[in-house]
Parts: sequence; C-alpha cells; structure tokens
Amino acid sequence: MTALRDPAASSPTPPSATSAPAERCELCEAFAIASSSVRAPLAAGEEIFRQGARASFVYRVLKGAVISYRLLNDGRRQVTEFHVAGDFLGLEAGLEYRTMAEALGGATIATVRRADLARLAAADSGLARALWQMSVQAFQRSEDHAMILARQGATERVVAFLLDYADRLGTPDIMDLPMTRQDMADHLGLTIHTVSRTLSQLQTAGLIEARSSRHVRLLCRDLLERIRA
Amino acid sequence: MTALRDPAASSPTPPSATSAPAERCELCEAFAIASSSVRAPLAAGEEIFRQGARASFVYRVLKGAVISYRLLNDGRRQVTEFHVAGDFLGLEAGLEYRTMAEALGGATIATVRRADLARLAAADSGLARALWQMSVQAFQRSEDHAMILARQGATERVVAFLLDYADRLGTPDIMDLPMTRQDMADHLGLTIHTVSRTLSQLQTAGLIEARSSRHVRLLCRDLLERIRA
DNA sequence: CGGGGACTTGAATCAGGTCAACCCCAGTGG
DNA sequence: CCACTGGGGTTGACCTGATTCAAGTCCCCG
Repeated sequence: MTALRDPAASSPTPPSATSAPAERCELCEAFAIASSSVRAPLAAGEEIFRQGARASFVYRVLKGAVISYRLLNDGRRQVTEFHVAGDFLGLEAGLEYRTMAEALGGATIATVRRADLARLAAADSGLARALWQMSVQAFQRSEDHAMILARQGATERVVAFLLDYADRLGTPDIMDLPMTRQDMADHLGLTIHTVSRTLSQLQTAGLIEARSSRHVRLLCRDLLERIRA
Repeated sequence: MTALRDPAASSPTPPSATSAPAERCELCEAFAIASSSVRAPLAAGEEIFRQGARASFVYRVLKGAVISYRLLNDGRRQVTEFHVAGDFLGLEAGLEYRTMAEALGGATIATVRRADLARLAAADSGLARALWQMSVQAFQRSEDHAMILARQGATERVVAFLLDYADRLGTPDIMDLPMTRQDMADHLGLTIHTVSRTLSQLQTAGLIEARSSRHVRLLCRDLLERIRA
C-alpha cells in the first residue's frame, strides 16, 4: 500500500541534525549500527507509513514533527500522538502499523529495518530491554492521555496539550505549533471550535499569548500547571 | 488508605483453577519456572499492589477478576483496566507501579519476582520478546480505550465495555459483572448515573437483559457490535 | 484582485452531569 | 421477628458546557 517514496533519495544531509536529544542511547546506537538511511526533508502532509501496512521499518524524527492518527470506520480520525525531534515511530507496532503517520512541516526522519533491529535485539539483551522500555513509555503516555480524555474539561485538555508539547520540545516558553486546530481537536477529543474558543479564553485570561495562530507563548507556567490538575 | 489485610489468610485452594486460557505461553512457562507462588483467594477489595510502590512482583490472575486504577491528585480515580483469569498484571510497570490493583470478588492470583523474570529474559530472547509483546498489547488496548473516551457517547461506551469484557471472558452470552457501577463509570469516563441510565435504556431497547444488576445477558450481539462502531 | 483554507466567534441545541429522592437488600441489634 | 442502617443501584428534574449551525475574518497564493 504505502507508496514509500524512493528509498535512496540521496540528498546527503549532514548526519548530525540539530536538536535530537541524546537519551535512549541503546536504540540510538542500534540506529547507527543498522543500515539506517536518512530521508530528504518531507513536505507537510507527506505520508511516512499507512495504517494496516506491514510494519517493516522503524523511524526516528530528526527534525520537525510528525503526526500519527487512526482512521475510524465511520470516517472520523483520532490523533494518537505528535512526535518531535528525537522520538521514535513504529516501534510499538505489531505486525502491522496501527496508525497513519505523516509529516508536519518539513520533517526529516531516519529509517531502520525492523528485521535488523530484531536481529540485534536477539543478541543484545540490553537493546531488547530498551525496545521493551520504549513500548512501556508509549503505554504510559497513552494511559495519561486516556485519563485526560476521560475526566477533564476543554480547558484542562488544551492546557495539558500545550504543557506536554512544550515539555517534549525542551520546555521553551515560546513555541511553534506545526499542527492545525483540527489536528489538536482530533487529539483532544474536542471540536475545532472548542479548541479555538478555549485558546482565545486562555489568551484573554492572560495565560498565553498568541502571536499568530501557530505561534504561542506560555505566560504563567505555574498557573497553567495548576489548571492541568 | 486501604489497610492491607492479613496476608497469609490460608484456606488451601485446589491449585488447578478452571478457566485460565493457555496462550502467551512463553510467559506461562516463565511463571512455572520462576519461583512462583499462588496466593489464597483474595476477598473483594483486597489490595494486590499500591500505586507508587516499588514494582518487585508480576502477577497473573488465575480466577476471578482484578481492577486496577489510578488515583488523581484531586481525589478522583481513573480505572485503567479490569483483569480477568489469564491476564498478567504489573508487567507494564517501570520501577514503580503506576496503578493500584485490588481484587474484585474472590480472585486467586499467581506471583513471580520481577527480578527472576528479568534474569530469565536476559538469557532467553524469546521470553524477552514475549514480555515486549505484552507491553505492546497493553499499549494497544490503552489506545483503543482512549479512542472510545475521545469520541464516543455514553451508549457506545457502555456497549463497548460490555462487548470487550465479554470477549475477554471467552464471549459468553450471559455474564457476571464483578465490579460496581462506580467502577464502570470510572473506567468509562462517565458518572454512575449515566451508566445506570444507559444500561436501563439498553434493556428497554431489548439489547440486553439484566437478571440482576450484576448479571447481564447480551441479546443481540450483532446490533450491539454495530453500536460500538 | 479574487479564491480558498485555516481560524474565530456568536446563538441555538442537546448530551451528560448535578442534585435529590427513592428502592432494594443484606447485616445487625434490640 | 422486626426495625434500623448503610451501601449499591435506579430514576426524575434541572443545569451546564461542549457540539452544532451559521456567519464572518484573516491570510496566503495564484
């Protein structure tokens, strides 16, 4: 299915991208050891993998951001995660990818064959453990998210999203939001209208400042933290 | 919070419980090999482990059911999962348990030291893989649940719960619900009232039959499946 | 300049929460 | 044996907050 774009697209990008944090290094090493290729920057909306396709590759975001979402049979979609530089994708899949993944903004990603990773893991119990930990982390993130969806109101959801996203970016006070309001809404279980309204209210309340609709500044982090509960 | 009740309550139960399904056998074997102990049947509400405690053990439900939930700082709780015979608990934890776990009805559980499991897994890449797969499954269940919480209405949530629970029990048409309405509500992100009302509506619609409040019969599985979307 | 997509905002609507009353039943103690 | 109590459950009336419907604005790009 997935029209994987020409895999050896060349364009020899400098191997050291700016921002990728240095943790999770068992896996980073594996990415270095296994025949990893770096794809040219992807255009916004460009597909990385497709829900239901055989999960043959694992990816890492080097630059930019990636959205992953599931398509429901009734046509709606649920955005399960936004991935930023340093994050891995596709690790938690079984045989098939359970989500679609596509680039937001001009993302750059690295690719590793799942089979290569599995081969390395069979020999290296440390790597196996690291892979396991990645899934545990994904699970815990998902549970945290479920908790927000189950019990929190619109304001809490939006604030939780902003704080969480900021944290993953290294807690900048001002940040760029590469996703649309619709993407946020589909992530938070709200409508685009409610998200928009809520952001407006946060701004008039003086908690955030929106220089433009995609550019937000967090003003009172402590107050925001308190809203998150 | 909940006082731990006398741990060695005795009452030597027959070791072969009825229902535990035979899949996931790498892990079952590990349970057999590692110094596994079987606890006497637990009374309803009896604590298995506590949120925040060091995760030294992994458990398997042999009989009955177990509820696990998280306590929020504002005092509310989110029920993350109901575990039935055959299910494992505590595998997906990091260093500490992220949830409370306690027995519903008279559950029997087996216990294995985490350290023993880790030791076995370091030597046996098949077991390591099985452990990893368990976390992946937990993750996927959590994501499915998040999807329901994000987008579905009360009816869909309750129906999804009934069908899912029935599936885990081996898809019986009639089943016993060992949890309270409050437990269901805290799992589904609803109030006890809405759960109760919804069940009543499902009954008057002829989709289920409630012999008593804890005893439900699913009448039109196909219709119910359709509601689940 | 004109068109379209992303975003915002107001008014009406409705699903689920809140408040409150009530039932049912198992224990318990007089 | 029965009255009392308390927890679980059901149900109605009302209220609130998010969705829906419907305009509108902003801005990028041709």
